[in-house]
Parts: sequence; structure tokens; C-alpha cells
Amino acid sequence: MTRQEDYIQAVKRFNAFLEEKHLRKTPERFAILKQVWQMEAHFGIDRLHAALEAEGYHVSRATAYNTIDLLVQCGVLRRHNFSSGESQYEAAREGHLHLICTRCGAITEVSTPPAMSRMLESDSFEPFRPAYLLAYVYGLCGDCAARNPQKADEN
Amino acid sequence: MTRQEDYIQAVKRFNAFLEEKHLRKTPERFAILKQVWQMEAHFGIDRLHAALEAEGYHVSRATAYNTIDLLVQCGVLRRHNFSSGESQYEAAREGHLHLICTRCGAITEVSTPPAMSRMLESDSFEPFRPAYLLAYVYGLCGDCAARNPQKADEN
DNA sequence: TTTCTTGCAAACGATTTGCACTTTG
DNA sequence: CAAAGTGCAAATCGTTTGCAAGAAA
Repeated sequence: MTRQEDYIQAVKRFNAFLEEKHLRKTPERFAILKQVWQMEAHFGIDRLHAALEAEGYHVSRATAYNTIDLLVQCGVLRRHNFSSGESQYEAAREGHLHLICTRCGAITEVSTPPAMSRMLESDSFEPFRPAYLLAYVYGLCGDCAARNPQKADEN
Repeated sequence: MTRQEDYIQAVKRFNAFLEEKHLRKTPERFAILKQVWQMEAHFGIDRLHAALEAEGYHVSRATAYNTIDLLVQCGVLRRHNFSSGESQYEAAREGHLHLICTRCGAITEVSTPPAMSRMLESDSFEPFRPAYLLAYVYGLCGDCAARNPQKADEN
């Protein structure tokens, strides 16, 4: 699926969500959704807000928070609370997880091993009904591991 | 391994860590580690701090933060940033993941499917050297799913 | 005695909230 | 029109920081 197709799906889904919940379709909400698709993989509210301003489109921070929240609720975005600081968002797509270096904080993405994805489809968690999975592997990135040949800080 | 044995291991590990990093073995640090072992599964700094006060042991919030941080670094504790609010901590133990209800926020733990644990031992992430995994499955808990027979909010 | 720690309180920063004004349905 | 959404600024609240006093090494 292309980025463009993804975006169209996202708009559809957002529309459906707003209708189902009897929420209003304001221009701000769709402007934000559009901007979200122009952002790099991970972004915080601040960068999103700045990007909108840069395009000459002004929305209040409060509205940005509100809308992003709706986008997370309807499954278009995923929220990551990496370090305790700004939350990071990214377009929802399955099949990838985050490798987080405990020494330098670098975050890289890799595709999810199939065993892991399969897990979600099974009934392993009855009566819990899984929708999506967020997984974070902590350890040392290649660079830090090279600098510190002994072993990881944690385990 | 019993809770008691776990605690002894944790103290050992913390000691080794402090020595290796040339950090000091203050009574506050060990009092906090001890209290951590009396807490329920998940706790935040506030509850930890209150529990210490209740036992008549006073440490400043700053020290609590500092020590908890060291305990996370040395692998005795894991930090979870669930909702954007207070971080939650728990004693490190492998083999379990969190089910998070997107409707009511309830969090339950289940043991990790073996396929997932195995993943960590493989070289799947070279050159990244994995130490531990945190995984969160989002969806509807049994109760919320029952109340909302259609489907999950997100996917 | 040197350096690390602690406690306290002030500073920070991300997120939330209250309220008057618009806008959607 | 009624109800919801927006912008703004003030309020929250978890976490961090600066600094003087106290302990570990």
C-alpha cells in the first residue's frame, strides 16, 4: 500500500469514527490528519504544531492534543511513551517493533518476527480481545555494544 | 524462586552495580530497595514515597527518583510509561506481558508466549544486543468486550 | 578531605482545563 | 439553535535541577 493509499484509508477511517461517535468534522481535524502524513516516522505534538504553523495553518495546541487523541482512538495513530517526556506518535502499521538502546537512547525499528504477529491472531488472551501490539526491545545498539564489549547494562 | 530469594538477588545485583560504577552505598538506597519489594506489582514514585513515610522512614522525593533510576539501570526494576502520567515500576521478571484495555484502561498481566521469549535469545536483531523486552497488547478487556459486542475501537 | 548524596524548594515542561467565542449538524 | 469544538492562557502535575549541608570512601 502506498503512502497515498494509506492516507486515504486513514481519512476514511477517521470519518467513520467521527460519524459513529457523533463528533464534528471540523477543518482543523482534517488539516491535522493531513499534516500527520507529512511528518517523519516519529513526531511529538510540538513538531506537529510547528509544522502546521510553518505551512501557515494555525491551530491551538489544545486542538492539536485533542485531535491527536482522536486519531489514536480510532487506530490511525499509535502513541509511544518512550522516555518520560513528550509522547511520540506514528502512523499505525503492524509488523514492526522498536529497539531501544539503554546507553545512548537510540531507537531503531525492525519488522516483527512472524511468531509475534501470529500471537495476536490466536485466542491466547481470552477473554481479552487484542487489537494491536506495541513491543520494545531494550539493550545495546551496535555502536554502544562495540564500545562496551563486556555485556549489557541490564537484563 | 521465592520472593525472598528474588530480593536477595536484587540486593546483590544492586551492590555489584554500585561498586562497578563507584557509586555510594547509602542507607537511603537500600531502604528504598527494600520497600520496593513490599510494594504490589505496579507502583509509582508517589506510592513508594508514601509507603516509606508510613514506615517512618523519610527520604526526599528527589532521592526516591534518583534511586529508582539506578534500580532501573541495573536491571532490578522495569519502568513502564503507560498513560502519559506517572511512570509505573515493577520488579524485573521475564516472561510476562501487559494487556491494556483501550476502553477502561485496565491492565492485566499474562505470561509471554514462548515464541516471543525465544526471539530475544536469537540473533534476530544483530548488531543490536537485546537485554529485555517490554510488550503491550492493546484491545478490549473481557468486561468491555462483553459490553461492546461489535468490535474493538482500534486495530 | 574529597566527592558523592541528600533534602528542600524552585524551576520545568508536557498536558489539561476553564471560559468566552465560533462553528457544525 | 443546541451542542460541540476552538483558542488562549492559566492551572496541573510528574519530574528535574540548583544549592547548601551531610555522609561515604
